[in-house]
Formats: sequence, C-alpha cells, structure tokens
Amino acid sequence: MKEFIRVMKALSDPNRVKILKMLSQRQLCVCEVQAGLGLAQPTVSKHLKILEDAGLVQKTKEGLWVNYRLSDGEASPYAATLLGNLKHWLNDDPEIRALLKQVPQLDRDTICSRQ
Amino acid sequence: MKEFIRVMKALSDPNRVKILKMLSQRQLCVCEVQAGLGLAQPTVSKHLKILEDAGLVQKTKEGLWVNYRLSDGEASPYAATLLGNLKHWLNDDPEIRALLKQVPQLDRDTICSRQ
DNA sequence: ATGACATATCCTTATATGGCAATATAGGAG
DNA sequence: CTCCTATATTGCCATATAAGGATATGTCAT
Repeated sequence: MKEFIRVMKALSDPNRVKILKMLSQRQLCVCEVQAGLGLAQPTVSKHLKILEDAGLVQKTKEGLWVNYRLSDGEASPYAATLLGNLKHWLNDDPEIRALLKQVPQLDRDTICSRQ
Repeated sequence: MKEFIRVMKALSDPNRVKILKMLSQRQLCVCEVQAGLGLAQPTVSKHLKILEDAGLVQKTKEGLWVNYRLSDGEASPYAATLLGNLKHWLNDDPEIRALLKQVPQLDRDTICSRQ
C-alpha cells in the first residue's frame, strides 16, 4: 500500500507530471528541467527525488551533470503501469504541448553556463 | 491536467483507496464505509466527496441512505483506467485483505440503528 | 590544493490536507 | 407540523507539502 501511495502522491503534482512528460521525449539534466519549468533549482531537485523514490525516474551521473530518464519499470509495477498510461495521456493539454515543443531546444551547455 | 491531478490526489490517500477496494465488492452506504474504516462520519463523507469529484465513485440516494458505488467511467477516462488497474492491485495487501473480508458482514441496519 | 560549476540538502514560510466535534441539511415516521 | 436518523457542511487543529534562499556536497580543470 505504501508503495502505491508513494507513486500516486508523486503523480499528484502538476510540475512532477510535466517533468515526466518532458522525460518522455529524452533524458534531461536538472538544469534543463529547471529551464523548462521555470522553477528554482532546489525545487526541481526535490521533485526529481520524489519521482525517483516512487520508481518513476532513474538517474545517471555524467561528470557534473545528473541525467534523469523515465524508469524502466523494474522498481515498481505501479510506476511502470502509470508511466505506460502517461504516454497517451495529456498530449492534448495545451500547457503540456507547449512544454514538449521546447524540449528539443533545451541545451545544458547554453542553460547552465551563464556567463 | 486539472482533471488528471484531481484523480491522482484522490488516489493518494490510503483510506480513500480502501474505500474503493471496499466498493469493488458491492455498493455501500456512508455508515457501512464508516464501520469498515473506523473513522468519524464527517471524515468518511469528505473522502467520498473527493472520490466523487474525481469521477471515481457515483452515488444514489435511497431514502435516508446514500449508496456509493464505483463509477462506470464516463466521468473521467483517468478514473476509469485507474479503477481498472485497482481491480488487480493491492489484493495481496494484508490490510486490504482483512478489510475486504469484513465487507460482506457490513449491514446498514445493524450499524446505523444504534439503540 | 584551489576555483568553478551542477546538483543536493537544510531551513523557513505559505498553503494544502486529514482528522474530529459541532452543526446544518434532508428524508421518513408519527 | 415535530421528532428521529443518515448524511453533508463548517470550523478548527495538527501535520504534510511546495516553494525558494542559503548552504553543503561532489566533480572537474588548473
């Protein structure tokens, strides 16, 4: 039950759902997610941790960057099923649509190296 | 998006999930749910309203009683899909298992007419 | 080792949520 | 109508959550 609730809670926040939809396009580092959502970096970091704890995303370190991607589903069957559903859901949502359109342009070198 | 979040939030509370599992057995009135969960009546009523607003349950008045049942799914595609998933989920959970075992014995006449 | 940068954690604040007691509403019986 | 009962709503409290600023951690380059 706890595991199920953790997944549902993780999916109960619009910004976290947006993150998952962004990651459905490709893996992203924290600063790319931050740029897409327009939130403070600690906020994004915390959201990503909640998604990770729920088994919805996985991370890989690459030097200074941490790449986040959708989980392969081994962590939680609930997470796996919901991620499958999310592929079809919310694609018509105007906010999501606008967000996904800008994902290809997110570039960590441009975003993170300010100055 | 709002609709999706509403469904996920509704499913983010253990007591609400328990209510849905109870209703998967048969329709129940408020006092039967209350007896099953051991919560105060206003608390149960509020949970049921949240589930109803999310399109997860429907209600029918029958005199003084209000019968709640799982939604047929017309209200929300998210709710419909999740209700379908829930049929298979959590059946092994000991707490859920114990709860479902006592559902057949819940009797509104016995429960509600105290004295 | 030092400096620079990406990310994580800590701390505080504002708001949301779950719980119950008290009260309001609504329907049935007399 | 009045009384009784099942449910809904309100008000309040304790806790949970989302947010960002400040700070810590970790990694690379020099």
